[in-house]
Amino acid sequence: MAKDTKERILDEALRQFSQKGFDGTNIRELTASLGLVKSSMYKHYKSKEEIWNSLLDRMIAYYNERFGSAENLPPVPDTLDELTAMTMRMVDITVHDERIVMTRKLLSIEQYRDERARQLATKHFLTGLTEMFTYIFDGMMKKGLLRNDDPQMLAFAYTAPISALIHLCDREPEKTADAISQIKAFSEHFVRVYGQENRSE
Amino acid sequence: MAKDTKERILDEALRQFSQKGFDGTNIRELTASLGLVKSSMYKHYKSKEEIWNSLLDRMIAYYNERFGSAENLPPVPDTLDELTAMTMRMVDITVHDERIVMTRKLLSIEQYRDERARQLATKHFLTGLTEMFTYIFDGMMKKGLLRNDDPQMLAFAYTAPISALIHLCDREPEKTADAISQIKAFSEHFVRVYGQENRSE
DNA sequence: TATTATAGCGAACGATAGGTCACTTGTCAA
DNA sequence: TTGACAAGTGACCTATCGTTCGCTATAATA
Repeated sequence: MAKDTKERILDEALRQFSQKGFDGTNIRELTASLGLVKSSMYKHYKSKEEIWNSLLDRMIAYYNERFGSAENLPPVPDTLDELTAMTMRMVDITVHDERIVMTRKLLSIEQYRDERARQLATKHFLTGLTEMFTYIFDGMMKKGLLRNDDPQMLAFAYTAPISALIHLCDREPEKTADAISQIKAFSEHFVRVYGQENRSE
Repeated sequence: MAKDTKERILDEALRQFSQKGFDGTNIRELTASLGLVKSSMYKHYKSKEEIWNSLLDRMIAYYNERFGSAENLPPVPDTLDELTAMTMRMVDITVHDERIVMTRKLLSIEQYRDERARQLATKHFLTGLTEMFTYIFDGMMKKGLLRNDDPQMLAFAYTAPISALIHLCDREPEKTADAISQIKAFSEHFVRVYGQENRSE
């Protein structure tokens, strides 16, 4: 029961920090959302700062678990259509999973105030996706699905526009459907430009 | 002299808001940076909130003045090299102009707290650059410098990765030189993929 | 059963925030 | 010369913040 409350505080902190920022969030409101009074929080964390640090610990651990090892890399697509399909599945998850959305918002808000948030922001917004698709595109080139080129450059050219539209969904959720179809259109455009017939045996 | 102080307050507000956010900035520190005491601020603005609104007014006015009209669109390049050169000039300005950097940081930080900041963020980070390069690429296609394609799609594919690297410079300034050379490499890659011989008379 | 640790509560504390006000100073127009 | 006004000052107000503390109820342990 204790562990439960401690986790629930982190969940609610993520929710409120991602909307109002660390400074804009106060303990009274945070605990009230959990049906507690503010002093009860101090049974679980010794300060507001410790909530922040624990939240960042959890975010970093989650990121490393999910994207850190080469084991849970997605399979290299066997067709160009499958590249788009896989991309759309990933986009759908990342845009609709509330916790992931809140995490991105939080990193946007706090990246200039906290060093660890800054580093995690770069991974989330730039290097993480690029690395993943560098691997994927390298594999697709070897399969003869993509024209031979620098896989890292292609990965960057592919993921950055998609990432920009994901950010748009975070910022203006009412444009989500539109942004998703733009991502699909972009992926298909990308495939037309860089894709080629499968020449592998 | 009065107008001067009023402007200086806005300048300092931009500086501090962009580092610590609206909530993390307090009037005492803000005015102390200008050699004033906090009560003096209220001779120029009736509240902290009014500073914020005035700052946003100024940012929006500046944006519209600079990017709002079709008149100050850049000239359409006559060669593919000139596209890259023009891009690098624009990047150089936007990455090194302190006020522009602070404006982007501020919009990143406050986009989820203020409706006008949210709208301006979308313009700064996405639609503004895309629209400008849609015009440029349309012109370059007509000149036969780029393969015929959807100019808006190409503009998006071109500007989103550049924008992502500009963000990286904001977030991790020590990587600026590296990011700029990445932008150059990307622009040259883009030109290789989409450019073609000039077939116009 | 007696003991002890845990989780929550409510009152209170000190610090600091934004904001007000009476006052002084300097400038400029009448 | 005088009056009015703009700009700046320092003391003070009130609200709210994060935090502490003593208390109670509960549930597990010995």
